[in-house]
Amino acid sequence: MSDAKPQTRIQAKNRAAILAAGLDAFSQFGFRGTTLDQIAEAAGLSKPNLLYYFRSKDAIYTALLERLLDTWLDPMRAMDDAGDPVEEIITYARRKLEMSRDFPRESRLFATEILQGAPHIADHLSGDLRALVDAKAVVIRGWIAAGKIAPVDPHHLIFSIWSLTQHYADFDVQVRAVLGKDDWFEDADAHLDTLLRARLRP
Amino acid sequence: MSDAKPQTRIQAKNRAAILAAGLDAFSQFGFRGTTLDQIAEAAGLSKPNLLYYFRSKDAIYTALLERLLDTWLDPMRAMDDAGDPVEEIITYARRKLEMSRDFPRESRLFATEILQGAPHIADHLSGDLRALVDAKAVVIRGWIAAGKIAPVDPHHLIFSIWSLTQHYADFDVQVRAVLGKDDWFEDADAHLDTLLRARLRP
Amino acid sequence: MSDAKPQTRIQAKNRAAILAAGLDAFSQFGFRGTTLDQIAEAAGLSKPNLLYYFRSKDAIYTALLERLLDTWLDPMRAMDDAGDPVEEIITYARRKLEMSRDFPRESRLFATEILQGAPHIADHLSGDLRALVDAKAVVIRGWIAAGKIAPVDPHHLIFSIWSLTQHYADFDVQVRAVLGKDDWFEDADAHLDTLLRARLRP
Amino acid sequence: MSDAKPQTRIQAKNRAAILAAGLDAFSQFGFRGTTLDQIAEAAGLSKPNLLYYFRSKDAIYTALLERLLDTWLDPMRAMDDAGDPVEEIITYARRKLEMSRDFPRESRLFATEILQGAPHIADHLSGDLRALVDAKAVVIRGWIAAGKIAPVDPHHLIFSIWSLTQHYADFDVQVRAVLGKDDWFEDADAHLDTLLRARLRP
DNA sequence: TATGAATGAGGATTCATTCAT
DNA sequence: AATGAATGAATCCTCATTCAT
Repeated sequence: MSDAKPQTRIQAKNRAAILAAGLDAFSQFGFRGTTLDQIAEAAGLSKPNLLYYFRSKDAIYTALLERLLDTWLDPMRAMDDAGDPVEEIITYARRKLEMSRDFPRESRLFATEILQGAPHIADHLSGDLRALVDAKAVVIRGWIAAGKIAPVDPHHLIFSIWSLTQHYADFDVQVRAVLGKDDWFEDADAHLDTLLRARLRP
Repeated sequence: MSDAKPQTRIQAKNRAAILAAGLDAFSQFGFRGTTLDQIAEAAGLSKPNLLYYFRSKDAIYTALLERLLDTWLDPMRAMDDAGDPVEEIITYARRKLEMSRDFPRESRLFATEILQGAPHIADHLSGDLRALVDAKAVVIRGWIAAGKIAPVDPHHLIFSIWSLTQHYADFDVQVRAVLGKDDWFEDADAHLDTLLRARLRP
Repeated sequence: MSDAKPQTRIQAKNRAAILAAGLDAFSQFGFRGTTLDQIAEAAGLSKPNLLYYFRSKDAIYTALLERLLDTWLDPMRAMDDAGDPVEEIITYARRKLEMSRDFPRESRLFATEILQGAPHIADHLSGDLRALVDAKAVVIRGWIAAGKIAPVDPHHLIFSIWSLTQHYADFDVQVRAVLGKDDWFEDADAHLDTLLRARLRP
Repeated sequence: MSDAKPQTRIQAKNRAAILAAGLDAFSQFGFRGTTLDQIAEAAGLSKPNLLYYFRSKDAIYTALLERLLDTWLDPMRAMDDAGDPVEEIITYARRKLEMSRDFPRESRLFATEILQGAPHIADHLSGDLRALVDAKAVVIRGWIAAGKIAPVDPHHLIFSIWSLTQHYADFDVQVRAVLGKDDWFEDADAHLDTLLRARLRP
């Protein structure tokens, strides 16, 4: 987020418009399924002007992914070693669920990237992400050793939280079709609370 | 949609080769990201010959989706009202996890379709799928009423099983990057068993 | 010239038409100055059809260069160690001059490539070409040692023959503008004969 | 076309920078192969600013050609009717060879223009250039008539001098590849001296 | 069944040039 | 004198699909 390049107002506005349009399109149609025409029209720019701001289609996609990765792990980083273990984990899950509600396109963009084999962020996965997860696994094992939560495989617990929460954004169409209604947040939140609490209680 | 057309052996073989190649490609690159050339080469056919078997690119994709939907819900259908409730649910989850292990490409194909808004199978979702889920929800509510499992929202329980299990196929790259190893099945299976059992125990 | 790929009649015809059109265009406008549209129109093909025969613009250019290199050095190879030295060299120059008359586009294509730094055939220059020239230099030095021709730097003698003859193709416009007439061959031939003979006579 | 416009120091500096950058680029990549971006960057100017100094890409190219033509024929003009004929001609050739060594980009720019059919300077060729060559031809014929040099076709003699000398600049890459070394001047100079002297000696 | 040939409709990107300031 | 912003017209190339045989 901390762009070093100084930007004029008009640049900031147009870049933001392009990223917004790109997020819309890429999260719905994937990289190949999205055309620059789509993005340009949605951003209210001509195609060459769009390419004046971003060198290429890939540059837009990459910028979106980078912005995403920058914040995607914030909820996990926010888990506090010193807090109450069960509440920390439950809170983490809730924050992830809120992200599914508030940033579903970002979630789907990420999901699409991973589904296709993470061509752009493979390094990130085995680098930053793995390091962070490993660090949190250490914390969780500490909580287990201290008898504060029931024994559990930390990595798979984290996978569970990711999948349970992101599902509501990524499979949104299915969720709404099956439920027959659009708002799932309250029920999902309550459900995940009980699901995790039952498992973690020491 | 079981094709009624009688097929010669060579026809059956070529159609199968095309579907196999299509599954490979579509599950990895998405619909737009896949080209007929790729499929034709992988299937060992010329492009026009490929189109002799399937009218269009979309026809291949649709055939794959239909074949998938045909079996995708089998594990859920297999849940036995008369069986032991907790074991039935746990077994369902295990079968889904096995499908993630054994048919990851099918899982990713389905995920891609849903992520993009389910353009081809929207009807299925709010039709067959919803009906089946609602039917199982009735069964689950019966189990709850009978005190055989703890109270739980049946729909969200089912979402949980879907997401927890499909995650291992759909986010396979991430799972392996974070774990630092390729085989996740045993640990995931044990983890899901305890997770669901803790929640369902009456 | 010995294409391994078996070609149907129509393929051979179209590939030939493309190469002819490409030679016309590239030799006049250079690589960048030539468009696929030009070549396609001159060859009587649609642009995609043109690309069915040659993968890319560069492939056409490369094919032309390769075909050219294949025959470009034939006159030099034809110099006979056992022949009369002065006549061999004079004959070589005459053949080169005939090539300038008969294949001016090929000469200009080659000149353009060299002028731009030989991006496609740098290897050829320091490989095959240099080897051949060095071999002929040995022959020429032999002739000098035997007192059959006057002492001369073989490499620069060869450069002289190249430049003197190719000039008539490459600077054709200038030659005709200065002469005020179109046919230069007879006079140039006589001139080069006397020029070289005067220098080589032992 | 000597620009009458008075120029500030900064104007003169920027115009010079643009011409220098343009010469670099055009002589290497040709007209179409050169982009304004390249020139602008090499000149240290923004593209619009560059176009403030020169109305268009073509204007830069034309300015370069004009500047070139202005001096290109100086060595020929310098041939002195009253000097020693053989020495005058030999000296002319040497001066041209020095230009190939000292101004190879200019030589290549000129060669490119001629190769492409002299679209910008066709008039010059059949006008100024032809007139000058014809004038020198008269001089040479005078020398021949006076028995000061051997009989020779003056036009083709001049073509020979042009081609023999410019070759070292225009085919520089090939020359260096074949020689296996970078400096060719001394040997070429000696070679051309003997070549021309042998032919001209009365 | 099978393939060589052909194409219309894009689609990403480049680039000389213009506009506004 | 200078630049950020914008664009129309290419330009190379892709691709699903059709045609002819």
